[in-house]
Parts: sequence; C-alpha cells; structure tokens
Amino acid sequence: MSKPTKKKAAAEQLAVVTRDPEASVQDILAVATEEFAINGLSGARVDQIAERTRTSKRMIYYYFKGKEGLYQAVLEKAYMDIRALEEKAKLLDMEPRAAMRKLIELTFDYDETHPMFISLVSVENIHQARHLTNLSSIKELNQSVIRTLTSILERGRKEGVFRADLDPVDVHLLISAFCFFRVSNRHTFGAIFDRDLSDPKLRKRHKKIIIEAVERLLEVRKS
Amino acid sequence: MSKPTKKKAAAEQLAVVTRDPEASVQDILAVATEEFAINGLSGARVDQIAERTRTSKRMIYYYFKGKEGLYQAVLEKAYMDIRALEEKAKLLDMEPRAAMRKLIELTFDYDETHPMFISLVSVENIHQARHLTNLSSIKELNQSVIRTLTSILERGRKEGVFRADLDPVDVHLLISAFCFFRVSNRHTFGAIFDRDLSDPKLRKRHKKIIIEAVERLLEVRKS
DNA sequence: GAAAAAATGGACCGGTTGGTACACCACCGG
DNA sequence: CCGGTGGTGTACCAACCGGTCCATTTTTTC
Repeated sequence: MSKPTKKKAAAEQLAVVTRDPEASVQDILAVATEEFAINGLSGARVDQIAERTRTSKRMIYYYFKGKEGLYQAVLEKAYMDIRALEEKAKLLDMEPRAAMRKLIELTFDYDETHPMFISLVSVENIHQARHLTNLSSIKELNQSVIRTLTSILERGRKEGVFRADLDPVDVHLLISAFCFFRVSNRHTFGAIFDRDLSDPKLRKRHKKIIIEAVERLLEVRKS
Repeated sequence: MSKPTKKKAAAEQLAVVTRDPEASVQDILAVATEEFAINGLSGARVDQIAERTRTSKRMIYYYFKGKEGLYQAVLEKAYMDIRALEEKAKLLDMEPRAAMRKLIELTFDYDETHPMFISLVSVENIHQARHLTNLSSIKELNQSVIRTLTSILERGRKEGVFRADLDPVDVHLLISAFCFFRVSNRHTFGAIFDRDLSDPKLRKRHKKIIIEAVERLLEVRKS
C-alpha cells in the first residue's frame, strides 16, 4: 500500500505530483464508498462518483473495469477494515466476563462509528450477497471474531461463570443484531418512535442494555 | 377496500370482468412490492413492473402518479399489514411473562414470514426514511406495539416479576433488532458463517435464545 | 340512451447513464 | 534520448428508462 516505489519517491521529492496511480485508486474508492452507501448500487451514478473524484470517469473503468467492479472493490475494502477491530480483540486475554464485555463494546462502537459500512452491508443484503460470494477472503477474515468469542466462552465455561450450551455464532448474532440494527434502521426506527438513536444519552443506555442482556444470558443456572 | 360497489357487484353477477380498477391497483401493488423489495427503489424498473402486471405502464402513472408514488404506496401497504400482528396482540391479557413470551414469538414469526417487508424497510433506511416521513399514519399504527409492551411491563412490575428501570421502546428495540437482523442480513451473515438462517433447526434455536435473553434481562435483581 | 367520467392501450420522447474510441502524456529502462 | 508501457482527458454513443400524448373503450350518471 504505502511501500515507496521509485515513482512515488521521485514525486515526493519534487513536491509536485503530476501522476499518482495509487492515490487515484484510493480517491475513487473513498468517493465510491460514500456514493454506494448513500444511494445503493443502482442508485449510485458513475458520473457523479467521477465528478467528485480528482480524476475522471475514464479512470474508474481503467482500474475497476466497470460499475460492478468498483462496487465489489468498495465492498471488499469495507469488510477488510474490520481488521482494526480484530487487532484490538487480541487484547482479550483478560478475565472472561471482562473480555466479553469489551468485545461487545468494541462491536457496538465500531458499528456506531462506521455507518457507511453498515449501509454497504445493507445494500449487499438487498442484492442477496451476490457480490460477496466472489470474495472468499472475507470469510476467513470475519471468522476470527468467532474464534475469539469461542475462546472467551470456553474459558468462561471452565471457570464456571458461563453456561456451556450456547453456540458462539449464535451469541455473535445476538450482539451483532442489536449493534447493527441500531445503526442500519436508525432512520425508520427514529421516525416511527420519535427517537434520535444517535443521541449520546441513548447510545450509552443501549450499550448498557446489550451488555447486560448478554451477561445475563450467559449466566449459569441450575434450571 | 372490499366494500361492494355497484361496479364490482355488477361484475360479479356477470362473472366476466372486463374491467376491474380495484384489482388493477392491487395487482400493481403486489408486483411492485416484489420488485422494490428485490431491486430497491432505483433498481426497480417501471417497465418490468408493468410487464409483470396484467395492466400496462400507463396504469401505474394513472393510479400512482409516478415511480416514487408507487414506491410510497407499496411502503405504506407493507407497514399497514402489521395490523395483523396488532390484532393478535390484543390477546395479551395473560400473565405478564407468558404475554411477553408470546409477543416475542409473534414478532419473530412475523419477520420470518415477511422477508419482503424486511427488505422494503431496509431499502427505506438506505434512503434515510425520506418517504416514510410523509406517512404520518404509520407512526400511530406502530406505537400500538409500544402501548402493548408498556402494559405488559407495567403489570409485570406490579407483580414483582419484572424490573422497573427499563424503557419499553428499548426492550422493543432489542427484540426487533434480533428478529429483523436474522432476516435482513441472512444473505451476508449466511455467506460469511456458512449458515442457512432459514433452517428450521436454527430458527427454533434462535427463537429460544431471544426469548431467554429478554426474560433474563427483565428479571428482578437485588444488585 | 346519450353525455360525462373513469379506465385503458400503445406508441413515442427526451434526458440520463453506463460504457468506449481515440488521442495523448508521463515515466522508466536501456 | 528514445521507445514502450502504464496512466489520463475528452468527446461521444447507444441503450435504457421514467414519463407523457392521443386515442379509445368501458362504466356511471341522469
């Protein structure tokens, strides 16, 4: 990505960048991400994307082959960026209950701060994940969350603080659903119930609720 | 809707319906619902909708003014159909915990059996609920669920089986999020974690999980 | 039963949109 | 310094698509 090629090095020396392919690609991707997230796949306009870019429409077709290719690249990049969450998740060799709490908070905060990503996933679901199936890399990536979660649950079970009859993916589904829905459906939910889900007060309360819900769900019972 | 007009009565007598405006409208709405749910607002094609209808494109503009008008009508109808859930919810003068359980099951089953509705709501969220704000009728309608939920929580609190510090809308959010997400994100979630969320086995398990999560969340604690 | 109104069909249009042809320029290796 | 390759801008097109015009037929009204 940022590996300094001869070309780039020369350009930096001159302080006047006449051409910068890598930057062009990134620029297009950044603009396209917004456009696709706001307007959807069919709603986004290639001309509009091109115009907001410092390059031209020609470049989009040069680098991404077409609208669908660009969309797929945007989707892939968006999913790859969750790597940040994965890295932080490595800190999870703390006590099981604290680790679980931290994992929920990370998920909650990530979704909250990445509404673009949420929108893109929604768009992709409307298209029945047709483009996602081409991206095999993503599968492996996201399953690392499951591995982390499995490890936490396992440790908790051994220590006797977590029950043993819950599937890690199901737990992930519960957490994801709440965090994702809050953002993905903020407009309709907000309109119907007159609530601004981006209100910090609500955000804090909701974070507490999902944490409490999961904690209680995981508790061991005699019944 | 089904109020027998002279027109309709005459048509039924003849048993040969040469023209049936009401049926035309309903036919268009049914087809348009599918098209908008599958392709989104921008993705859906008026010609395609018209072709699948037994009438013509001309009729769409005659009855619904335009593409946006048709979309709005589709959205309104979809939301109105939840009335069915509302009616069943009137049965909720049972014991609080049983009522809560029933309410969750109804929500779960409704979302499960109405993927079209889920898609439409997702589409509308991508468009920032721009069209929903025009439909003031929907607000009143959906808030009846909250009234029901409030009543259940209140009764439970009086009987000492539910805690008192939870907002009904927040509880509704938790339930909705899980039920909705399971359907709305079935494609991406399914692709990434190799799960068919429509598998009856999973469905049963997930229903149990959301019920258990809410039940435990509502329990009274000394802490 | 005629006139008014509602409903319908089909051809057509003009702007939009994804995509491309062509010419050209910058950069690097030799 | 020169030739090839990779990168870029402009102008353009053909198909598509939302929307409308005009004519016609059925239904209702009186």
